[in-house]
Amino acid sequence: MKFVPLGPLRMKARVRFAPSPTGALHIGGVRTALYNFLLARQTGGTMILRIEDTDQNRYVPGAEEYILESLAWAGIQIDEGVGVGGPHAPYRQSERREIYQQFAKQLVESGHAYFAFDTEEELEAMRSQTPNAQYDGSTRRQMRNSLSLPAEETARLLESGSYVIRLLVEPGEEIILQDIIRGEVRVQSSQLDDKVLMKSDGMPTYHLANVIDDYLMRITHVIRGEEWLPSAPHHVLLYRYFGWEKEMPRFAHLPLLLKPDGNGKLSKRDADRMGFPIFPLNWRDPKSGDVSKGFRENGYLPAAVINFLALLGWNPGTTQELFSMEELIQAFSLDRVNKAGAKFDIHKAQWFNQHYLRALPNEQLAGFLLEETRKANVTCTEEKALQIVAVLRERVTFPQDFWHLGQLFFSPPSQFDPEAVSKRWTADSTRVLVAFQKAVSESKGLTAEEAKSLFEAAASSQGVKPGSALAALRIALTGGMSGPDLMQTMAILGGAETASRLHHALGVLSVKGS
RNA sequence: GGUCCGUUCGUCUAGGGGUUAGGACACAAGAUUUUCAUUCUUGUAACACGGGUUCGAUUCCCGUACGGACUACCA
Repeated sequence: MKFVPLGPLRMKARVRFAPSPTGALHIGGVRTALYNFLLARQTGGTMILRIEDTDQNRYVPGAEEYILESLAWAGIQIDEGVGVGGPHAPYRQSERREIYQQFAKQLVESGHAYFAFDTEEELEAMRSQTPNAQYDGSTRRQMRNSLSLPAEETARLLESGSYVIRLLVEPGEEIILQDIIRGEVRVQSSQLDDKVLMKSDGMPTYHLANVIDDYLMRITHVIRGEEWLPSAPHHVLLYRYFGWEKEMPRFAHLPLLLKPDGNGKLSKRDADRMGFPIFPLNWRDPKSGDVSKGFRENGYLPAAVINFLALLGWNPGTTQELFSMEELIQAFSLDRVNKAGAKFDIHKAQWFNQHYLRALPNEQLAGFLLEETRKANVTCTEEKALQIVAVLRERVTFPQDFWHLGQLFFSPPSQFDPEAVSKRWTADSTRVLVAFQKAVSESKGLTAEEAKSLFEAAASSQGVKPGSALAALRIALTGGMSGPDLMQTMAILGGAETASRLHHALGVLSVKGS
């Protein structure tokens, strides 16, 4: 049995997804958002979107809108937060700086934080002096801060210069963190550094802002990536020093998404290298102008991406693999989330996509095809599109496949597969085709059944078995040896076009040996 | 280097002191299909290693190895 302290089962969860607007949202972020959302919906709770934009240097214009649009596309609805509003507004951390300043001050006054004046060079010197050095109980006395400096000096520096506020971590404590996914994690406070809480620009760091906001916004569960696990003890300390330990949210640190081959965190580089997207939507980097492909633009359906992502790190404990959002909300539980990182296997995503795509009605699939024909400036009636998707629907993985696979319905073959021709373009077959061409050219409103009987009649008139001439027919019509049902293909093409293609092929192709 | 986290088929994973270690994707074969694809059936394939504990360990404990995250006035 896993060590999992289960909270009140039907407690309404207040969870937050708290991305930083530093660029496109990573697909791993979408999974984090999804797990948060699932818990919120399952418990009848609240899904909050908070934007953590406390680093002005890394702010990227358009990133926030991108996040909003990505979540909307994925079907992850926000109940409260940026773009929606709510009782704890503002939800953009840059708009909450006074709050953080006030709480930081409180921490200094209660003796749990202090001012530090060290320059970048001084910090670097300290770190390079001793191996594994960090700003903590063993070094802070040698540094320039309100603990080591005389009061007058501190006052003077406070007034004149820039300073940061650091958390005062007392050694000799053991911090015990109960993680829903990992169980108990113990860390000695002597291992922890005096993290910067307030930066010299007056903005808080993640650690401070995160704890204060989670408290003020009454967050019940902090569900975030594993990269936060090492600093979680600092967060626990902050709750303690603020006197909020009873209100501290439960933590769940999610396993990372790993690259498909080798090891390591999944990166955009890997995705590019292996030819799959890593962002939900197309993203245009405002600096370089480079455009990265998104799942949406690559033809992935939201339902497929959600289903795929949900199972990357979580499983229902049954053999069920296909889940709608509604089913996920029912089945999800944090204590069935895995500890180990999951490699990102795009094949599985494709399989899900194929599944969800084929579950759509022809009308919708025809829409995908018509979108492509419009782009290509090719005319296609809705009726024809409907016919085409009907014969192609079992052969597609992505919506755009209808256009690629459906080429033969819009233009005659530009070339003929030489291998196929040399094998199957025989004297017998061509005799059948000649006869068939004649018959089919006169047919109006050709149906598959009619095409079949016409073809069989042509074959028997030449004393040839229909099956043996079929390959030649396919070559003449499509240029190759594979494709959807021929009779249906001819019905879509129509008698005239079928006859014309036969005429052309019979003209250019010669029978081997003759 | 230090701290923390992890390790079941190629991949996602179920399981858990005694199991033929289960499922899915991928892959392969067969059947169906006039072709290809679909569909169906079948198959290949895994408990990182070493010590304990135990009648018995893949499962519990400890090490080792390997991998990862973190180690900023970034989140």
